[in-house]
Amino acid sequence: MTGTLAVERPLRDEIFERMDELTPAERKVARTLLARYPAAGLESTAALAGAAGTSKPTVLRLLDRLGFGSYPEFQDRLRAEATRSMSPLSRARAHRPAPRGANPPRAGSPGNSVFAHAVGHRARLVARLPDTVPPGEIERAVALLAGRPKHVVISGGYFSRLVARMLAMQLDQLIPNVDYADEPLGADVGKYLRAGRDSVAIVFDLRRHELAAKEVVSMAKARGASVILITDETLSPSADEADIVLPVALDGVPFDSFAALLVLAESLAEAVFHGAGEAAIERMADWERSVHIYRALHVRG
Amino acid sequence: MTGTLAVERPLRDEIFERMDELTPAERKVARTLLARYPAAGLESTAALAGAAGTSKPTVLRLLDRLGFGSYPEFQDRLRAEATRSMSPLSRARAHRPAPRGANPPRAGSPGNSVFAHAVGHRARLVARLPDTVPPGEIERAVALLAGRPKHVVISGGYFSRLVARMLAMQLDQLIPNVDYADEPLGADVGKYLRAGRDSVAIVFDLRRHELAAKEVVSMAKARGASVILITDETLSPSADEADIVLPVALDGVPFDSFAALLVLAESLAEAVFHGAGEAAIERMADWERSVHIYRALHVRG
DNA sequence: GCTGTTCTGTAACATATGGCACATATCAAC
DNA sequence: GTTGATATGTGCCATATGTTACAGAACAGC
Repeated sequence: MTGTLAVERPLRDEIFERMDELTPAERKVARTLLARYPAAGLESTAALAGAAGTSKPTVLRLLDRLGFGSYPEFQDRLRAEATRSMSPLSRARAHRPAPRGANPPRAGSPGNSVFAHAVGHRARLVARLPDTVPPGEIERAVALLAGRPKHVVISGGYFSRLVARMLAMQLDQLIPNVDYADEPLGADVGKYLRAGRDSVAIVFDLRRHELAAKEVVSMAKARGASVILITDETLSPSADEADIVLPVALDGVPFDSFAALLVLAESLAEAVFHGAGEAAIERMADWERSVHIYRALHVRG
Repeated sequence: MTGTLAVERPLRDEIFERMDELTPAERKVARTLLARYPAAGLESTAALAGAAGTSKPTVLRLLDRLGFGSYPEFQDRLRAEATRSMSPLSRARAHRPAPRGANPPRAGSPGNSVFAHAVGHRARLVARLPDTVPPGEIERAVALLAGRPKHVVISGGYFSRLVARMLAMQLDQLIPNVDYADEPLGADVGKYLRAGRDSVAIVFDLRRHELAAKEVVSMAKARGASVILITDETLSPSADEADIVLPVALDGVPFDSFAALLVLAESLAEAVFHGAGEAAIERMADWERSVHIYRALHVRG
């Protein structure tokens, strides 16, 4: 008759899906909420607002939009979920053996079973990608890049620069004026100084968040550019300055993996290709011709 | 590289065990805490005391006995546990169903469905990896690299060089004398001339098989080095000269993907890490220290 | 009985909290 | 530009919060 019919859907999922109907500042709150769920929401409004880089009223407005009458009411919901997720039942489920038995650990091949494990783990990271990247954020990123920006500049951190470079190479085949800045604060600073109101900056900042990333993001924002930040699930400190944040899962034992990161970059490029239409196809054709020239010059038969 | 060593024991367990050293009123608090864990502890002291039928100071005394300096400190711990128990990882383990349609391709989101498609395709490429790479070949490759070769040299083609470089960076953290040759037939030819009977050459050669790759492989073989060739399923022309061939699936529409390639490289490195044992761990520690020095020099606070 | 100890709740206080009105900033359309 | 409309932050207030000091209750040993 009364109360709680069935099991409520996690609030996290609703926030995740409704990301795109939020205002920019509200989105920042939503992001920190998802990044540190549910802890961030169980702190005070001031703490949450501070972590998100906004103000208390913004937090309250977000909750209002989500249909909560007050902050305590919102916290009640979170507490209920937390309790449910720590119930003996869910606990038992969590300790289950192997969720996805992709590769039966073939007996008698020690080196290979480690390899199989590693591959399986990475396959899972990639499979989880659609759950870590809010759909609305991707759409906005694609729209931005396919909307004929005057200029795009891309850079990464110590390791991630390689993926950054790959994305740059792919986008360069699709749209004009794509720069890759290997040393955004050094030799390549000019590529950022070139940025203006119609520019898009894509910054990778993973794990041990490098101070440099924050500086780069600030620099781009200061010049009026839109910033797309690609980071891990714990959110880079630059997150509150960026316009669009694309979080991706990296975690692994003993090593982190760039698998999902690469897939994100590639798929983003593919979506931009579809979004840019005719222009992209034409540009690709040009590109193809240039490669032939390059090869003719360098790869002498 | 991953952090968080050892998972803390749930606070609930400690409370449960130490029940008998509590005073009667404290025990009442402990009971309601366990009955509604962790929600009860995430409310206010007054609420918790009320639910337990005691007073606020009793709550505080209990926490004091458990070693918490303040109520907020206690709540921090609780929030941390809740967050951990709802982490994407435990979450993925919890609901088993949904093979992989996690995000229904929301109507009216054109850019995103293309993206979702691209991600799905790449996830499949990665999943197929164990079927494209013969297990025996992997084992031999791992054995070769973990068997203390005198020297390892790695190179790739026009695009694949980025993955080659990644593999080089990873292996460099695990074993000594790893070279990355960006232009194996040009400026970096010396790195191949260095090769000898105890060397291992890893060569990437994908798709439009570049003539250069064949030359590089021949050069390495001529000097007595073992050659590991990483190529696509159609097999590079260099395949018959190489000692070990690791084929990987790339094909996609409209673009090829390096997802499986990257996963292969990363997983290979991980297997080598396990295979190399003590030595690899020690080297990683050295590496870590160097990185700190690098960062201290370059990332001025 | 009384005495010393341990346990527990009441009262009071400084502070942090959620909430709100209002001013400013931002942005799109003209 | 100028104008509307929307989005966002600041300052303020009533209140609830965590914390402490203190007084009474419960209970042991004698």
